[in-house]
Amino acid sequence: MYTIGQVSQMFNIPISTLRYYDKEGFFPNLKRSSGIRRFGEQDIEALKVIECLKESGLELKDVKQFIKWATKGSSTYKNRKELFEKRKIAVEQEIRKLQKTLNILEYKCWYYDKAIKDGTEDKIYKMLPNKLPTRIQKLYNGFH
Amino acid sequence: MYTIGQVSQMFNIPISTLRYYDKEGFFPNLKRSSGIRRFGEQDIEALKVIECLKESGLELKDVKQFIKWATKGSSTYKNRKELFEKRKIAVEQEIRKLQKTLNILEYKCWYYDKAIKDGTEDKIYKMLPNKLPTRIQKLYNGFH
DNA sequence: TTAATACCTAAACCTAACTTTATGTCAAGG
DNA sequence: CCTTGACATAAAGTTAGGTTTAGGTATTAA
Repeated sequence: MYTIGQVSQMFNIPISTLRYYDKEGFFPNLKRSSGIRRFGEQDIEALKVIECLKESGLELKDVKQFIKWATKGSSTYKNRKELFEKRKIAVEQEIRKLQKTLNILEYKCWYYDKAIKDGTEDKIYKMLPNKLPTRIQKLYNGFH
Repeated sequence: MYTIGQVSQMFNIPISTLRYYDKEGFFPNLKRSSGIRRFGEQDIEALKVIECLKESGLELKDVKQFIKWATKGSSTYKNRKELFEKRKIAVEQEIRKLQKTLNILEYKCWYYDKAIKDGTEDKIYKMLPNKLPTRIQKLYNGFH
């Protein structure tokens, strides 16, 4: 059995966060002795699950839902799978978005590199898009 | 010269957002006639810049800083380049993080797929990590 | 004349996941 | 006896980027 301070140290999670998780109902079996929280095996396991699912980008409300399902046993495998499947699709989407963002940023870096070398943006402004270096043409989104 | 409603339609941006941008000082030269905002070329250009920089994942405060630099001319090319360079590194980092997340999610999907097929998690729980399918071993982060 | 539209403002509200603050209890050590 | 430290609570504050609300003005159409 651990106190909140010990758990905080073990997992490197602020005490305030642990109390917050508790208030949100993530430790349904947490014991207390004279008002003080005592974290047992079950609570530590719950915390590990929270940490792991947060790693996979789930929101706390989804983590909560997952825990509910997990305690219901094998009848909820499908629900849990769907939760992760949905999240997977969303993450793939996010990655594609960020890769587009990266293209724009690479263009911007090229642009200002050239502006610094030339001492002016005018040359780039006057340049027709099809005269841009091939690598850069692909990144160009229509804006300087 | 356009009214706020026209600009809202042209760019498909809520009126409330345009007013918010104005309040935040993104249209330093915005004119008014009898209290009503009149968006001119300059303001439309400013809006395009905001949209483009938001595309590249910059926060509004950085957009604001960028605009300040841009109005100062060629002496700030280096600052602007650094801004994008920093953001680029951060985005690359974010992508790497999301790819790790994706690994975890792929593991989870495999896990529940198998649990659904087997009707139980017990088999997977008893399986030693080195007995996992090769593709899955790479995704395993130590948690089920 | 009154109803609909389009505009205006200031201020409150929203979300998520915490963190901070103010206040209080309780046990151990000097 | 008093102070320090670890624990407790409820409620307010934080962040960004808006959105919503409540109330007001001004023009136009039926």
